[in-house]
Amino acid sequence: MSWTPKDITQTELQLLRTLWQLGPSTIREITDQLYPDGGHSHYATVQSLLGRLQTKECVEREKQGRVNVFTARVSRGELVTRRLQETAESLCGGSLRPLLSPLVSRLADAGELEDDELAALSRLVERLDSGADGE
Amino acid sequence: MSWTPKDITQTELQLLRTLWQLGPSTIREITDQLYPDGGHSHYATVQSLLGRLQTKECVEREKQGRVNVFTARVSRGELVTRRLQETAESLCGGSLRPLLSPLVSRLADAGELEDDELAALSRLVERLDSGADGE
DNA sequence: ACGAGTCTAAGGCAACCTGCCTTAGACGTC
DNA sequence: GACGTCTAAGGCAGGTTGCCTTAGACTCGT
Repeated sequence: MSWTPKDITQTELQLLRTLWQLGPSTIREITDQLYPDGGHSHYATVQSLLGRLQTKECVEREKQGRVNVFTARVSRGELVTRRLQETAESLCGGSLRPLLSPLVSRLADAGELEDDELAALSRLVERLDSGADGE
Repeated sequence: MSWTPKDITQTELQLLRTLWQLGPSTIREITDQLYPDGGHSHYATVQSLLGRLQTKECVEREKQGRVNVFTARVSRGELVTRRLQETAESLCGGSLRPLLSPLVSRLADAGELEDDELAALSRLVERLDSGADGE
C-alpha cells in the first residue's frame, strides 16, 4: 500500500508558485496575489484548490489562531523529481537511467549548455550507453 | 497554434508496448496478444484506444485492403522526451536544464550507475550548477 | 448588543477524460 | 444467403478539474 502522491495540475501549480514566492500564507494573501480584484468566489476557489493540494501532500495547513496558514511542502525540485520518477515508472520499468540520454540529447538540441560542457556530458553519456544492458 | 501532443495513459501505453513488440499490427493481432481469450468487447476496447492514440499522434493507421494496420509512431525514447519536455514546460518555464541535477541526484540515490561514472557525472553537474543563473 | 466584514467547512456542478462496452452495418467466403 | 470478421459510431459510469454557492462562526467598531 505504498502511496505515490498524485500529480498536480497547472492551476494547482500556480498556487504552489505563489506559496513559494510568498512563503507561508493565508488563503486571503494567496487570493489577493492571484486575483487582486477577486471576490468571495475566487477566495473559495483558492480554498478548494488548497484542499486538493493538501491531499496531494504538496501543502501543509496549520491553524494559527483563527486562520489557516498554508505552507508549501514540496519545492520545485521535488516536483521535478516526482515527475521524473513517474516517467521512469510508467515508461522505463522504474529505472531512471533511460531518461539520461534523451535529456542530454534535448539539451544539446536546445543549445542550453556551453559547448565544452555539453561535449563532456555527451561523451560521458555515450560511454554509459555503450556499456549498458537494454531493459 | 503549436500542438503539443497529449500525454498518454497507462492503458494506452500498454497498447503501444504491444505495437512495439509486434510491429505493425491489426486490431485483431493486438487484441489476441493482450486478451488471448477476449471477445468482441475487448476487440472494441482496443479499437477505441487505438483511435485515441491516433489523435494523440502516437499511432498511425493505414488501410491495407479491407483492414486497418496500425503502426507505432513514437518510440519509448520519444515518449520519454515528450514527458521531459512537458515537465520542463510546466515546472521550469520550458528549460530542460533544471531537470539535470535532480535526475543525477536520484540516479545516485538509486545506485543505478557505477561509482566512477556517477562521480564523473556528479562532478560535471555540480560544475554546471555553480555557474548557472537561477530562473 | 448588533450589524458589517472576514474566516471556515461543506458540497454542488458542468465539462472533460478514461476505460469499457454495444450497436449497426459493410465485406468477403463457403 | 448465412456466417464470421472487419469497420465506424457512439453510449456510459466513474473519476478529475476548475469554479462557484451556501451556511455558519468569529471579531470588530460603534
